[in-house]
Amino acid sequence: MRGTHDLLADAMRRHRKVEETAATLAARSGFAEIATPIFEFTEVFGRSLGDTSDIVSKEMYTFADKGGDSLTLRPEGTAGVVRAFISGRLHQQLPFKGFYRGPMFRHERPQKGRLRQFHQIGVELLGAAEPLADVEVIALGYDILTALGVADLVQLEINTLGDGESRDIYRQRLVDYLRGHSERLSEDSQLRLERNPLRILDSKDPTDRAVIEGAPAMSASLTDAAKQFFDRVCEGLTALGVAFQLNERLVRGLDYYCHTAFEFTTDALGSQGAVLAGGRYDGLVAALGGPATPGVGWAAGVERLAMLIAEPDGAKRPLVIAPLDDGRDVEVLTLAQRLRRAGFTVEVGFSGNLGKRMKRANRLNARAAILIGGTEGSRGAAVVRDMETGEQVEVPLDSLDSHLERFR
RNA sequence: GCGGGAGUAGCUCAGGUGGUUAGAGCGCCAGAUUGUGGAUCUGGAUGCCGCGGGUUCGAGUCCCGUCUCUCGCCCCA
Repeated sequence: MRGTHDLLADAMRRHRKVEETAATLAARSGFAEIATPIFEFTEVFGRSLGDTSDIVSKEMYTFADKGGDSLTLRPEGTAGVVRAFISGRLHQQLPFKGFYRGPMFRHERPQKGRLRQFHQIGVELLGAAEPLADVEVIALGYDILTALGVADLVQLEINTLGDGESRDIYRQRLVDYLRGHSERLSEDSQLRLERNPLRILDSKDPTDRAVIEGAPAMSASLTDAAKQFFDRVCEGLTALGVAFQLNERLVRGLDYYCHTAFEFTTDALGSQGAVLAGGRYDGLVAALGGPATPGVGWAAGVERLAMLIAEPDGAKRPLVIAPLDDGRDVEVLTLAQRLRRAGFTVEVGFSGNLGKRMKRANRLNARAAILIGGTEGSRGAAVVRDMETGEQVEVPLDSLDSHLERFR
């Protein structure tokens, strides 16, 4: 199916490396792993993401269930987590810190690093209004990228959208300015002017950019409180040694963001450059019907990260057991099972003569081969061959386990 | 959703302007080696040429449709 992908051995290993690294580091910062359903009532997304966002207006997989309810496969993780936070009445114990991973669904035109079913990892921190929370969340993202070995490939950009008041002021100023130049804006931006004027700021269209040059700056519209908040976020990041670059054009596509917006981007993935992005969303819990609770979080694309990381270690090198003569299938399997129960990784060939089995052992990247039966077998011993050196020794069956320790 | 490129063996690719049995390298299989892998040598099989339709005496090659991938836009993780 278009825009979907099977995760086969190698891709799955990369995928797991990303998820496991993130889950481990998130847990260290107190983010417990949670899982919410991959579908929700459609209104959960409609109310949280904003009706004018592209995700809601054209990218959702929405369907009616048999009772007539409108359901939607989740296009992102935050809305579901917040819904779970509300329905589980978790506001009793704040802050709430959750880590999630799993598939997301958006009906988009696929590209490399952009799929219709893709996977995200993410964290949400609810109930902390302090800038320190933003810092902790961003620093966790940075540490995960570092642990994955991709920190050198990405750059952190941050901006502030201000509080509600700042945002309203700025929005008005921006719209006033852009209206005066609307005939020079691209077709896309003409539409954005009505629906989401802030987005025009990061348009790639060259003529748009010329108009934007003269646009009023967001920073000039910030209230003192919003400005102070952002300063403290920046100070915190600096104190932690997390390098960032201010980008006044950085905005968010989803309505629920305020204050801090940030994005780790890379130029190694073509135009799908965002690998981990998020921000603060103080109004979201209330918008979904919960008690007013501030929040901050991020999400990262697992496939995008998986493409950036180095090849993870392969599977553990196995021991291979092969018979020296016929009729030893049961013996081979019993020994294999015994060694597996002792913690060894063991493979058995199912057919073929010794040459064929050795060949297969080689392909499996076996660490050693254990040959049973034959004349050694009649002496109560097995042949153990080191597949790296070719060195071969006869080992009594009752001391086999301890002899194999070196190949574990 | 808009615009460009591509689809030939398991993989990477070659197949001027249509012309019999579609090729290479790597990999795979078999043998040289019936108690031993990697290296070498010898031999072998690779295939609805993405799918469907059309033009033609004849289509991998030209045309249309469709699917998938890919690049850019849009959007975003």
